[in-house]
Amino acid sequence: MTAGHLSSKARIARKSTATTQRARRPTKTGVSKAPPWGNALPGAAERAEIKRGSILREAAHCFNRSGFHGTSMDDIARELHVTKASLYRYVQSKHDVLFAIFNLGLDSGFKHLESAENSGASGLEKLRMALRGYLEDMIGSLGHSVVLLEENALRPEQSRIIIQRRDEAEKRFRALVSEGIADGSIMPCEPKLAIFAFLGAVSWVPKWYRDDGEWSAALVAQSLVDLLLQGIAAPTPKAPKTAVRRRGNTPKAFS
Amino acid sequence: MTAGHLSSKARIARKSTATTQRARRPTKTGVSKAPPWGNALPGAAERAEIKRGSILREAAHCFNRSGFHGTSMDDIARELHVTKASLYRYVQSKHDVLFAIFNLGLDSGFKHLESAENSGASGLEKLRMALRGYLEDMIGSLGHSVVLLEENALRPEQSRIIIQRRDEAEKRFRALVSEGIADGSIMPCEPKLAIFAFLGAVSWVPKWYRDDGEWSAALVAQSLVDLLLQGIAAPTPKAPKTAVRRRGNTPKAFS
DNA sequence: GCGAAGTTTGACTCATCGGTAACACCTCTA
DNA sequence: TAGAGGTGTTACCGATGAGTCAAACTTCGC
Repeated sequence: MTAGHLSSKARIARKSTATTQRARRPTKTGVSKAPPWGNALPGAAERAEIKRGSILREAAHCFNRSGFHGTSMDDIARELHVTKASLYRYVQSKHDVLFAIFNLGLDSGFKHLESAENSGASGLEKLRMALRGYLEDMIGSLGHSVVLLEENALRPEQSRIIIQRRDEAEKRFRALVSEGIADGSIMPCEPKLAIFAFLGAVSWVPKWYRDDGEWSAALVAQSLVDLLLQGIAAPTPKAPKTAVRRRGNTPKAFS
Repeated sequence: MTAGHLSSKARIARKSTATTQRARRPTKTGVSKAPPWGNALPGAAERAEIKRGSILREAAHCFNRSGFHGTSMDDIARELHVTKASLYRYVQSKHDVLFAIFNLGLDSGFKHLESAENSGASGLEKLRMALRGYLEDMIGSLGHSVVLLEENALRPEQSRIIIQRRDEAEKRFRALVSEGIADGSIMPCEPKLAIFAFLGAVSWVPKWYRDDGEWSAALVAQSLVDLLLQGIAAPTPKAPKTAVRRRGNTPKAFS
């Protein structure tokens, strides 16, 4: 979560953290006066955060299936076996939900981008790490969020922030391609086009991936990214420095 | 709603074709009695067909930007400088529009699939032709339709038809991969995964492609597909049979 | 068990949207 | 120029959905 983009939204989240920190406040007297919020509220705040997470996860699932406008708050509530009204204790609005989901996905992207950039590997391998980590989160821990879709459904203010973050991420992905071309691990190509193609293929996965299918998230993430990167990897006349080069696109676990 | 809605929908389309065929009907007498519809109606029917096409094209554009549920009939009408009500002279319902757009995209896919299959080229080159043709239509003549998206917005009956056609198309794409593996033009890989990846990257293009950008539709289609297919193309120790192998992914026209 | 905090709910408001119908207009032919 | 067919429009209806609110219920320390 970047800057002040959740200033108004922050009401709920901020409250919970603040309360948590206040939990072990000093007792005024020697009497064993446990603070009234000492036990109750921290647990409550924690529960609330979990519930909010469930809402976001379920909403991501629904949005992914039927789109933002095609999903009603009642739909999400029904899936969680509560009523619509109770959702509004944990989220501020439907747009708030979408905005949070976008940010979750982008957070994941930046996380893997950063760890890749700091890895010291070649441009190609950095790109592999970043894409793979992002995709694995996308279809694993996150609820199949298609982050780059439906940005037009956001409020202008939120849209500005999301598009800016997304552009920043795309820029850093492209930079990895350029780095790879410079260090010889990637064939000369148009970084912009390559990244569009890769992010397209990656963003498409939640559309067809099934949790109960025969392929695990990790397997799909690895195989798909390897397959894509083969398209721009430089031929390897000499064995590359450290990275393992997989030959072929069918890792062991495929049927 | 499921049963009779097609028969009633057919009214508009059927009428126009029927009328067209009836235009040269035999005159009852020897008198030069030009049939009252002989000139007027064919022209009118033709105009109506053009207008319907405009609606579909504009709707595809809107759906692509804001999604099916995020686009109102008023939005489409406004874009065409008419009122919502007048749209309903040319389309039966909003779902009718979506269904028609899906079918337009699928028609294009099958068209290029067929001509590729009959080309006698290698599996790799057939795949290249099919993907490239499809993508070029997608961002060229068709209005940026993302055919594979929003299929849940369709009515059950229509959804059945579209998903069946889409599955058929995917099957034939995968068959091209298998053919390529068999004839040695494509490296061993999982055809299902490869096609998912390629169709994802291709379907994503309308999300970022701009008509007024620096890249032409033909250029994008060629470059993107070449880049993707490099990922599964077999290494070419000997010069390949007939097909031109482009080296690198940056055709002449790229900046 | 009491009371207070936190939580869920049913019942409501208001706006939007798909679709319809009656009417008005425009453009050709006779 | 009369009138007929096709075309577009204004005004409307019913349904759906986001979001609110006061009241009921649950939980938990005491």
